Formats: sequence, structure tokens, C-alpha cells
Amino acid sequence: MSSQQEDLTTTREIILETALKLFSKKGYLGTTTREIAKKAGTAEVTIFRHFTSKEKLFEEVINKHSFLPALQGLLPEVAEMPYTEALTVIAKRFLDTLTIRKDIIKIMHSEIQRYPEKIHKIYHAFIDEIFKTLASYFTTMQKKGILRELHSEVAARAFLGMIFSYFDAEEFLIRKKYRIDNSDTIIKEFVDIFASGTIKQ
Amino acid sequence: MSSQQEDLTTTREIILETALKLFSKKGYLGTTTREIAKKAGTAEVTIFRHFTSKEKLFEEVINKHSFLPALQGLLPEVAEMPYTEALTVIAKRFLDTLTIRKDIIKIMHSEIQRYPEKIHKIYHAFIDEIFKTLASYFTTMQKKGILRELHSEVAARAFLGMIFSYFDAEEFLIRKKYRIDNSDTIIKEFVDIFASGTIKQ
DNA sequence: TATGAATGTAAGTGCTTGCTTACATATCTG
DNA sequence: CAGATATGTAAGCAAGCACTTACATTCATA
Repeated sequence: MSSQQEDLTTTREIILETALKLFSKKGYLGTTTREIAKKAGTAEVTIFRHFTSKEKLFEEVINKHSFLPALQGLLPEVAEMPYTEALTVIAKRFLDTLTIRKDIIKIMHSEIQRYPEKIHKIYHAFIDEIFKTLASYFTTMQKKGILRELHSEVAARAFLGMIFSYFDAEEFLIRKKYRIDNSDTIIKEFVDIFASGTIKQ
Repeated sequence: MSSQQEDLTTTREIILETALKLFSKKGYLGTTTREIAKKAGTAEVTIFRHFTSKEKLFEEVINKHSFLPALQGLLPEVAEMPYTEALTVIAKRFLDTLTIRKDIIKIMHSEIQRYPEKIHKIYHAFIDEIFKTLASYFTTMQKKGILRELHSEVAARAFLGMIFSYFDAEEFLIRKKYRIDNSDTIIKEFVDIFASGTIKQ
């Protein structure tokens, strides 16, 4: 569960990372350029010299952190594993990705409707890719006779939905002290339910 | 899927409902008091006469829509049904509750940083009731020998998580034209997966 | 009919915010 | 060393914002 490493060498990168954190924490409107500058240890005017406007800075933050290949590379890796084990790996990888990228996910999840089409599309592409990747894994497993007949894309939504809701609640809503269990235990139970709910026989 | 009816008789109520919609759509900071006034068909000063400040108006909006029980009373109704049917009823009721209250849910989701204490409290009151109701149903079903052994609270999170994520994507993210299927079909698949994943044998 | 409560109109105040301008300083490079 | 490049300091502008004040109007009811 390591956090994302960024090269914080140039002023530009420092500003981008600082902006990411602040936009995530306080929202776009709740963050001022003075605040970003102060926390980044630069002069406010430097931000405008690099990014022209707050709006464009925001776009660059989004562009820099929009990420696609979240699950894609994982498919070949898990294709030969036993079903339950594969699901566990997928679940953990997905949860890890969410956790590492939680800042950008928070921005997109809570402000998406208030921003231009461009950002909408990035988020859309991300979600679509993940659903379809997992759905295609399920289809493969059906052909192998391991999974029963089901709508594989709906199944993908079910599986990822459990995990996303769990992530969402843990990261943003629930106070730590109220946690039921650690994430491995919970993932194991989720996978058990889902696996025996989708397996043939 | 009817939307929540409010008495829009008094000026006060009209302002509260207008503010709810706008805060939900544009966020607290993205909504101006002028805008609320205009859309509510009143003078801006009327808002301040009623609510003193924008901040207090926001609080009243939250207070007014603090959740009432969502699943309560459903247990006895469902206790004697076949398992799958019971899950379907629960899922639909839950999805209905979310849909009816989508505005306030959206506000709580995006403004949680602004009001950590209050929103946490309301959120917990809402979620706890649902989790516990469902968990206690699962426990009962285990005792009856219908369900296998599992952590009933985690199972409740799995089930509600699928539905919540589905709701979240449908309401806030996915453009209508891209929908896979209608909600009844999806709920049926969710219930199938979950039921066969939790049933004994 | 007279009074008071609710609402409207209009003007304005003080603050914050994104962004600009002008000028100074440091550092690197040819 | 000379010039270019990146950054800092400081002041300030124009707009938008929440909120206020003063006064007028409507309307129910005592």
C-alpha cells in the first residue's frame, strides 16, 4: 500500500503534486492559488507563469494522473490461476490501485459533474476499461466451463462494486476506529461469496 | 422510483428545496445565494431573513434531510419469504431509498470535508441501521440453516456495496444511453450471484 | 380601517480571489 | 563577463461574493 512516488525535482512538478493534494482535500473551488503557492513553497505568480490559469492547472493535474492500465496487464498473469486465487489477486490489485490513486479518484468522484466534458471522458474511459477487462476474464472462464452462465459485464460490476464501496467507505467515510476487520479478511470473504456465487455447479 | 414529495407551500420550504438541488448539482461553494434566490423566485434578502447566512441555510438543508430509517420494518415482512425473493425485495427497497435521496447523498459525499462531524454522524446513523438490519437478517437465516457460515456484517457490506456502486454509477456517472440493462435485470443478477454465494451447500 | 408580518427593490460595503504588472535577484551557460 | 532563464517581492486591479441597510409594497386579520 505504498503511496505514489513522483519526481519532485522541478518547481512545476511540486506545484502539480501540491495542487493534486489540495484539490482532492478541499475541492477545486475550495482551493486558492495563494494556498497552493504557499504549500508548494513558491510565489503565486510562478503558478501562473507555468500554467496560465487555475483552470488549466487543474486540467494538467487531471491529465497527469489519469491512468488506464490498471487491470489490463493482470489478465495474462492470472489466467492460469485457480479461480478463487485469481479473484483475490484482482481484488487486491484493484484495491491497491484505488488506494494509491485516491487523490485523483476523490477529485473525479466528487467533482466530475461540475467539470468539462474532457474530464468526464477520462473517468469514463477508466471505468469502462476496468469493467470490460474483468468481463472478458469472466467470459473466458465461462468458455472453460468453470463459470456458470451469467451476464459477464454485470458480474464484473458486482465484483468491482463491492470493492469500490468498501474502498469508498474506508477512505472517505468511516472513521478508522469503527473498522470491522483488516482488508485482507474482508477481501477473502468477498471473494468467497462471489466465487461460489458464480462458479459452475 | 418516485421522487420525494415536499410541501412547497411556504417561501421557506421553497428556498430549502431549491438550495438542496443547487448544492447537490454545483456544490456548496459553486452555488451563490443570488442563484438560489433567482431559482426559488424570491429576493436574495429573503434568504438571509430566513436563514441568517449561507452556512446556516446549508445546515438546515442537511438537517431537514437527515435520513430516516430505510430498511426498518422490512425484516418481519421479508422473514418468511424464500431467500432469493427476500434479497430482491431488500435490494429494491435499498435502491429506491438511495434514488429518492440522491440529492442529499450527493451533497454529503462531496461536502464531507466541510462538515466532517455532522455528516459523519448522519452517514453513520443511516448506514449503521441498514448494515445491522441486513446483518441480523443474515444471522437469522444462518440459524435456520439456510445460509452457510460467514461473517454476516461483511456479507451485508458486500451485498449493499454492489447495489450502492451500481446506484452511484447510474446516477452520477454513466450517461443513460450507455446503460447495459434496466435495474430489475441487474438486481436479479446481483441477487443470483449473492444468493448462490451465501446459501448452504 | 389600521397594524404588523412577510416580502420586494435597490444600493452598497467589505472581503476574497484569480490574475497582472513592474522590478529585483539568482543561477546557469556561452 | 554578458545574457538568458527561472524565480521572488510587492502592489494592485476588476469581478464576484455574502451580507447589510433603508425604504416600499402587499396582505391577512384584529
